Amino acid sequence: MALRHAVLAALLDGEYSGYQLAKAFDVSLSNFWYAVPQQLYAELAKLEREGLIAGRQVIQHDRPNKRLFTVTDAGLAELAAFTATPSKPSSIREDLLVMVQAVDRLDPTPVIAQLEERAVAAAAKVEIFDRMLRRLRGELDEETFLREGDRIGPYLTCLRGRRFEQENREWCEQVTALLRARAPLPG
Amino acid sequence: MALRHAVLAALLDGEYSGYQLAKAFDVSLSNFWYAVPQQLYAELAKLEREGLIAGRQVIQHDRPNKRLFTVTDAGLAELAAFTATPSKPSSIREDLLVMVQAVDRLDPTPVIAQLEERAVAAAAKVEIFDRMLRRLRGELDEETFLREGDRIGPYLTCLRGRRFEQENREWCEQVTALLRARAPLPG
DNA sequence: CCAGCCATGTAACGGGTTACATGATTTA
DNA sequence: TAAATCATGTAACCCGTTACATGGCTGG
Repeated sequence: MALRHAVLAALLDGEYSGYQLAKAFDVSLSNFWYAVPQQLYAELAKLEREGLIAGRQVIQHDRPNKRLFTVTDAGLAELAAFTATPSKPSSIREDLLVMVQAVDRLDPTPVIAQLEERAVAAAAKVEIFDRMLRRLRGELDEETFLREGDRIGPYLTCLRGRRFEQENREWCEQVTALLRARAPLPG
Repeated sequence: MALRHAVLAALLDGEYSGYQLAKAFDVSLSNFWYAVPQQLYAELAKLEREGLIAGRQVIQHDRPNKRLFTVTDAGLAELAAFTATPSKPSSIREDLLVMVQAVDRLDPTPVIAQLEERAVAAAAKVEIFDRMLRRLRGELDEETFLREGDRIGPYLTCLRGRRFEQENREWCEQVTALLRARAPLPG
């Protein structure tokens, strides 16, 4: 099983509709999990059938009705059981790294282009994480928040995501500079 | 398509049998790709059918015969085409992060235990990467090797893997200390 | 003598991705 | 008036994981 626990963990922050969850999985959770809306709707239906979450209909007049979900006690128990089962390090599957692995037998030009794009994207993500971290800790400084805040889980995963993207950025920039220096482009 | 390019990139280092590849995918490539032997045998068969790799039988007397594979020109062309197609950042799926996301609504004890295990595993992996980096660059220092070495691809991906595991370790240790301080264990 | 390594697969299953489908409301 | 947002799904497909299967040689 896989996505189910990520969904349960996400729902701990409050009520969400499938659509809102999809947004969350596109930003805040995207550092360690990602899912397209279709997958989320399917998973929510499954979790509800199993009684791990409960949905309630919300009628709206200006836009389509929606269903909001919350984690049930059974859902919490499921999460507790999940933390008790040993987790394997996940296998990262990164196309860009495959390209770099092969780069010295190929024309580096397109790889360099992709590295530059990725560096920019990573920098943008770092800023997103920074904003989210500031929002999560409110007026408190980080140290105080981590010592006394009452919902530090999302903050901690955000910190990990931020580090990852920062490293990503630096690595992409380093490799770009290096490949440039080794194979100077014409013009 | 997915694994195919990782296999092609791995085969650039020389001839490999399915079994040897499986080893490689367990160590050197494991920072950005992972595959079990069964998957590799299937993928190698497919790549050979498509003419992207060529296999040759090697008869052995002390142990079972094996087939060694090399990338063909068509395979190189496939890799070149691959570098030209835009790559999306991969979705990381990390159970341990899901657990931390949920940790302040659950008993942190098992999560702390897992974080500690992971920190140790990450530290071990950093050392493996260090050894591999030393092996790859031979007697050269890093700067010289990166400027003049003729096969820097694997070195660069290794560097990324090392950074990742180092960050992983530091994060795990930080979170462990934090959760410990917030919820002191009895005894 | 048993565990582990070398060596290569088949088969079933589960989960994730892509494509397709619908339709109202708000913003540019 | 076109695009984006809100809102929810179905269906087909591909890929990856797990379980099962075989068999000889080497080292403790």
